[in-house]
Amino acid sequence: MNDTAISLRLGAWWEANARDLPWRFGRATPWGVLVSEVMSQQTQMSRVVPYWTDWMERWPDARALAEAPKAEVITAWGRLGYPRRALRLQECARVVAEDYADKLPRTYDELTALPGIGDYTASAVMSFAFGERIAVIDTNIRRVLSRVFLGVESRGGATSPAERALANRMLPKDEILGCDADVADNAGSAEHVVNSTIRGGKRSRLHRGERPSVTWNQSVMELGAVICTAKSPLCDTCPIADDCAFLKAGRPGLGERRTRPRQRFQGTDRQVRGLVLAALRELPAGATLPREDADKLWKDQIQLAACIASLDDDGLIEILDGGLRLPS
DNA sequence: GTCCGGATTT
DNA sequence: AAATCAGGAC
Repeated sequence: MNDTAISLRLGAWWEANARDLPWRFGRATPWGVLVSEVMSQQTQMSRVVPYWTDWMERWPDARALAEAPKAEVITAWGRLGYPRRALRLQECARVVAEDYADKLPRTYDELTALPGIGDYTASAVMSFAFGERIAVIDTNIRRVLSRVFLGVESRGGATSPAERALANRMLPKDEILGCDADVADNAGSAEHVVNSTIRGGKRSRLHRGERPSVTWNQSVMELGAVICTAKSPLCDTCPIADDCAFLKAGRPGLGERRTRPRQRFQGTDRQVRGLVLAALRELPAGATLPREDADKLWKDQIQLAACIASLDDDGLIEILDGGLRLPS
């Protein structure tokens, strides 16, 4: 089975089985796609959906987010985790609004230069929002490509040059499926989907009109998320099981730990920081948490003080004479 | 390589 | 209790 056949089979599976996430299928602006990707960093999609929906209704574009009070942004981030993502997203919004006239730049280099946007998110926006041909590499794609084409589990840590080369080698060429230039130029843009829906009537809302590289990225990532999972891959229902080197090899080392054991959460600074921030989010808007109340949040006053200082360093809180509050 | 949240699953 | 999750900054 050649590579083109695999991508076609995966694409068909994608079209029939893709989760109906609200930022997919051309329903979101490029900015909305970027927001969904930042929220999804190290966070399950099912948890992201309600946050994203409320967020985009409240701040539909970069300029709106840029002008929001920082305390509101932190509070709206709620319990998504890694609240520094919220601050970086707002910083990103400021840059987009001021330096790019509220229009997300369309090159990888400009995107990775934005706060909170690294290799994965920049590539994902280029592919999913702009329809450009670029290899997207996340934990799902690393796991799937390594299993299917190398027959082994991917190792943890930073993406290796070999993994990057594999992702680039397997990324379908856009001319293979006869994508015409007009479609290719507009693939992925919300405007294109709206227009083609009006013109096309019963036209599929899924991957038709997307470049093969975009469908490939989407379908490989989706396969890793729902079928080719880390611990218990559902090989019985996998659309490319017949082509999988990992399955042929007897799934050697299935679910083998890919990275060092995670730091336990209980008792860590992350837990303490989370407690402090949660207490501040509970307050009425603009209110201050009195020092004596803050001191009760954690027994170890040394650790608590260090965490309050680090939250201040991050710009997530403000330290006043009488207590703490979310930054204005 | 380490730190940074918190929900969910096993 | 431990692992996992559409990572990024340092």
